[in-house]
Amino acid sequence: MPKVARYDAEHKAHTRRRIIETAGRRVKQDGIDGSGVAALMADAGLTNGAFYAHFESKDDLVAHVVADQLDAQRAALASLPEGRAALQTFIREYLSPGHRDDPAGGCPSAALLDEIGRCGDGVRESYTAGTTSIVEVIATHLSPEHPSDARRTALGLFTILVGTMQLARAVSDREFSDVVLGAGISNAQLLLDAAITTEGTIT
Amino acid sequence: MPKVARYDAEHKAHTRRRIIETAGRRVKQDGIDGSGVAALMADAGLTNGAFYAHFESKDDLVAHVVADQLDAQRAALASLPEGRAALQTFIREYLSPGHRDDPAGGCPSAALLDEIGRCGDGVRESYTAGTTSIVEVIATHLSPEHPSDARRTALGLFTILVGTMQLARAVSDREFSDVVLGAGISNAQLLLDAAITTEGTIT
DNA sequence: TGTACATCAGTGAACGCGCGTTCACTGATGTAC
DNA sequence: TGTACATCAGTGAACGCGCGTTCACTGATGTAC
Repeated sequence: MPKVARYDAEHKAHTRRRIIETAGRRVKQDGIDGSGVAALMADAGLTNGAFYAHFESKDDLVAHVVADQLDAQRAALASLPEGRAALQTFIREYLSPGHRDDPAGGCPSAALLDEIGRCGDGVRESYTAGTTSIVEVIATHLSPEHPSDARRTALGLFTILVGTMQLARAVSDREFSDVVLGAGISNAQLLLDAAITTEGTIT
Repeated sequence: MPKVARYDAEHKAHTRRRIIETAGRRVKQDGIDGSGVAALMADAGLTNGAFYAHFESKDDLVAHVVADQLDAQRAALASLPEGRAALQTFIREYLSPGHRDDPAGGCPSAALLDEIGRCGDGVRESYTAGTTSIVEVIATHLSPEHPSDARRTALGLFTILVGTMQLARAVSDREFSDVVLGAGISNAQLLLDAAITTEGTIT
């Protein structure tokens, strides 16, 4: 009784991937509450009815979207060349007007962090796992010998980047928004430099 | 033809105030999208129909709620005793588990910042005005002689506090959340100390 | 002091709409013969 | 090679529900006489 696969084995898995990826952009653009299932499916070139063949619920999709987004960010950070210079470049790119003006293509935490705090356990566990990995990658980059000491600095960098980007997007005054981004770069740099100075001396 | 006021002149104004205040708690708890007009009115002990006698639209209410919340925060900061010690105490209270576990009674930016970024002009203008004042108050506190230099540090403090609180609320692991808060205190302190060191030397 | 009344803050049902979810179905697919 | 067919990814209408908003109304109020 051989099972006959009418579409090739990976067809459905590819569609699922496509939904998760296009949903990432939509959700970062319009928020979780602001993104309806019908719109999310239309973005992937499908209709709403097909959704439940791929996901248990909207929450289930959101959890996968969050995991996917954070994993992409982790991979990008992990592939950064060694050394402080690469991290400084990353900070400058993160806090650029280009990133500010493109939430759909940007950092999921900057776009969604407070909304994730109001989500159910599934989404928040997915977020926790993804962010822990990212912080670990940054910490290792900062100080491969003392990653646990460096975690404090990594958290500082992460939170100041996210907080700065959210503020830059929330204010309606473009000029002030640019000032916010500039201040963020200075302060992130300052955190980084302080970590270099005291590296190995904190316990 | 004397106008006869059937309720005392301030009755309606008091009701409006009450709606704005109770809505502040609800919106910080459940988000803007997550707070329906009927629920907001029920919180104030009224029914949905009365809403439009007080506000033009839900957006109009949200703009007033944001302004009110930020003004309360500004007032609290403005009444802080002079000196760094008071600011350090504020940081410790802001990044406390108590604040983390009580979004309804806490910082509006920590609760709503990314959602505000997706709001219309009215809400974002209201947010911009309120936050500008807060940053100004912190900057003056940091360095009354050089408030414009201190603004950079004030923005750093503000963004790291907000980003840290959002992250602490989003993660599902309580222990990690406490670590996040602790790291936030260290890093905020570090920003503050760096500002003291270089005060007057930056241009 | 007692009663009739104009005012207007607040009520609650209703509007159209989009939400998340369900389900009977359609139709493109690759296989079997 | 050509045709019949079982499979199942995807369709699209429908479900009940809560949304923001509107509106005809109710009823507590303090005043006028």
